[in-house]
Amino acid sequence: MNSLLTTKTFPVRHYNLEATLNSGQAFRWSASNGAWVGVIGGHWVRLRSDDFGITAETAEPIHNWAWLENYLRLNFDLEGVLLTFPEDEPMRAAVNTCRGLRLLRQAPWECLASFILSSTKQIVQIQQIIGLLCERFGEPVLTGPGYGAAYSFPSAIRLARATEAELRDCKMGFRAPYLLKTAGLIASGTFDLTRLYNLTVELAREELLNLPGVGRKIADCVLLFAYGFQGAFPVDVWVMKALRQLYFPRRRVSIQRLHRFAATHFGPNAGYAQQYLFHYMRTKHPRRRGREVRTLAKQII
DNA sequence: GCCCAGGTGAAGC
DNA sequence: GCTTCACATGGG
Repeated sequence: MNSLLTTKTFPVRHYNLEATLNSGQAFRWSASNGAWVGVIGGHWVRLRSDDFGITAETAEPIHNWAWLENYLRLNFDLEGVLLTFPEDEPMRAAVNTCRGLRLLRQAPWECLASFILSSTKQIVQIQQIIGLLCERFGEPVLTGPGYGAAYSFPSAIRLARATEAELRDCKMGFRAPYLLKTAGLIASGTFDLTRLYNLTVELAREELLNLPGVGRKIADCVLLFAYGFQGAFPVDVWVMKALRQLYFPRRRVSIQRLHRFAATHFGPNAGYAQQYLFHYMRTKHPRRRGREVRTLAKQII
């Protein structure tokens, strides 16, 4: 479904749109001719960034842009957050490598479901799974001229009605029962996601940990990317690597100790610091290709 | 062929 | 309490 475009420019500085939309916090953005195309709630939107700010195009008239301003956190004081980071070399390097990286404010259900699907998957694969899920269970939304069909993220109610086999067909493998059960708890009203906004980060985390398929890491992602608890510090394999290599090089440090270090070292905006470290590791120290490494090892032998 | 990926839950000590 | 393992699927 296509329609005419509505355009609006938001004057905002120090906003690295590419890094923000492409840094593993949201999975529904794709690059298109120098712009980023995605769906927020029920809105298809195309975003472009230049010296004047961020320009948004939608496929329908918009009178209230709060949904977009809130999602992108356009009025957020990034400089104030950077000032709270620890003054050490790894943090400096991470921030300098990726100026303007932000955290989004996503809808809790989409964020929760997405990260349930994220476990031991690469980001491109998570994007693929979620793409299939939206195509098959989401609602079609109006798109801009020349763009193909696009879909909203499926509701918990819709996914709760799906079968495990249908979900597995979206290539999510063993994550299917987790998503199905969690969707059921939310669809039935047994678990209320909106209630978490009013809790402390510790209590909100405790609640999320009750959901099937949600452990500490995924809970922290949802607390950080959806609810805006900026002290939440998700530790995945990349952040673990960052902590080991950047803060404890050539030392044997237990996972427990790394967690304790993370909990005390990075301050009130630890989650923001975490995102910079995550992005820094992924862009500056990408995974070596196994074949090259093995070939090299053989040559040395 | 092999290792790894924004992990979790259950079973074993 | 901790450690180990299975769980699907695809990229490199």
